[in-house]
Amino acid sequence: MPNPLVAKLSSFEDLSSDDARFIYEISSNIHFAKAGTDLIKEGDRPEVVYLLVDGWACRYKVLSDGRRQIMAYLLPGDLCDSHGFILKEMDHSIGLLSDAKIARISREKVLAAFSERPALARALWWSTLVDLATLREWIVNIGQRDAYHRIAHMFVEVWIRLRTVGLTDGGSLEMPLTQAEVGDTMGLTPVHVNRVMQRLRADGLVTLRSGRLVIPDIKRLMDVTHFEANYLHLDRREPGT
Amino acid sequence: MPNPLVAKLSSFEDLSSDDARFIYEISSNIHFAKAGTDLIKEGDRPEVVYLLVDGWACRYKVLSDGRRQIMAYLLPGDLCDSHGFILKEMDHSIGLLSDAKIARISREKVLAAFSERPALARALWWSTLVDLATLREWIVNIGQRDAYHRIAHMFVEVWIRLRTVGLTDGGSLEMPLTQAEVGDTMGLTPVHVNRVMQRLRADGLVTLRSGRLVIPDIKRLMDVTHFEANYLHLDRREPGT
DNA sequence: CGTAATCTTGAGTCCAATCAACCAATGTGG
DNA sequence: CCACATTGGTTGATTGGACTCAAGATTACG
Repeated sequence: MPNPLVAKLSSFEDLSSDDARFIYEISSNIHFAKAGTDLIKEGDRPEVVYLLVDGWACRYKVLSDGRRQIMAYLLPGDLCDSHGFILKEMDHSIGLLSDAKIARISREKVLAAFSERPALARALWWSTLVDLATLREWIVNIGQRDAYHRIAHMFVEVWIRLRTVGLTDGGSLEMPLTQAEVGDTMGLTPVHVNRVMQRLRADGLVTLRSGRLVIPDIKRLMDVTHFEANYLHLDRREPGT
Repeated sequence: MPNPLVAKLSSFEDLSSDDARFIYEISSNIHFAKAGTDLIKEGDRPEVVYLLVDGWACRYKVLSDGRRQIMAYLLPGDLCDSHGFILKEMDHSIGLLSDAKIARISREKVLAAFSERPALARALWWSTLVDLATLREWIVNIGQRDAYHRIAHMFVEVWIRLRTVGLTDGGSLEMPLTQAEVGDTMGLTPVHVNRVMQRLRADGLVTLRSGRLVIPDIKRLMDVTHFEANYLHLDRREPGT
């Protein structure tokens, strides 16, 4: 049974088989949770770290007038706040966008990984820095691109991220999002998302139907969005650094 | 001479006088740089870490069509990529918004801080996590709020951040930004920023003139923006954790 | 003091929001 | 097994916030 966290970290660092085994072991405490429930709520002080093994989750905030903004998608292999215990309380919530399989990891295990396994520590650092870079790119996306390119850009990012954990099938992937959820992510209304999706479909770029996204020509989609993958930092470092 | 990094980290962790002295020492290698120059460019692989001692900088990206998005402000006490050397190359640039005073810190010094000074390591972790939280809040800001509240919200954030490093004078602070730069930050055109600034001024909320922002009534401004400061994580943790 | 940068104003346009239905699929219970 | 409710997707008409273009007023500064 492949472990998505191992797959993800391996894209950056060659993990020893011992490190890989360590990850397998700490992610064996599996739970299941239903779509629509919250893994963590704003104001919580979580005592454990969650690893998303299967399914989709998101970080989000709800404003006083009820509007919601999703700030990040969590995909298989993603950790929820591997250092959350440094802060006093959560400043946002983490909700499940689909039924999900989750591993609970104790704080001690995470600290052990950081202090006793340099390769893992480096890889977890890398993961945090990629999260930072991804948030910055989302700001660019929402701040500068129109709805059409904004949504298309997000689709490319998700495709790349899922591919690194082996969850794409050519240009096809599971995406359990409603158009309303896409809207909450991109700062758009569901109605407008709908119209844009129709244009993307008509242009032969993507179709999203019953939880599956199909990208007939990923190269063309990347051209349309001027996608620069550098912010995902998937290229290995040079040796010796 | 107060050190803004010490001030910033002290807001989270009680630093020993020895830790404080260590920061003083590693930030003694001071340089001066002119407004408009880049500290780091996209594609660079920086070998040192920069500490902004005085002045303003920003993280930004330029799109293929020339539009620019600023994703973060760097204020006195902020470090540029204290772990940048984990990644292969910069995915964005850091430019100076004002003349600035900068300390260059070698990679070794930073690593030493992480490995030999637990309190400092924790404080630097905290700083990174606050950067993450701030990026998330900017996504909410740009994604959900209209221009008026968006700009006002950003002003409150800057006021709080500068206050923690002792650089506010009541409701007044130095803000060396043009309206065009505010626009690049908030995903707005300079023309629209101008009109919004006039409304903010007319409403008695803020005035920005010749590099100085004046907030007559910070409480009222926070009410208007529904400002929730939790994402800045300025409250001390409970003891014993 | 003159030039460039910044700020300001006005008119017209457009992208996306709003409001309000309607349709299609799904699923559930009687 | 079908009536009906719910959710998600679609459509149309209208409104509005922000952009564009273009020019003029101010301010900063060498």
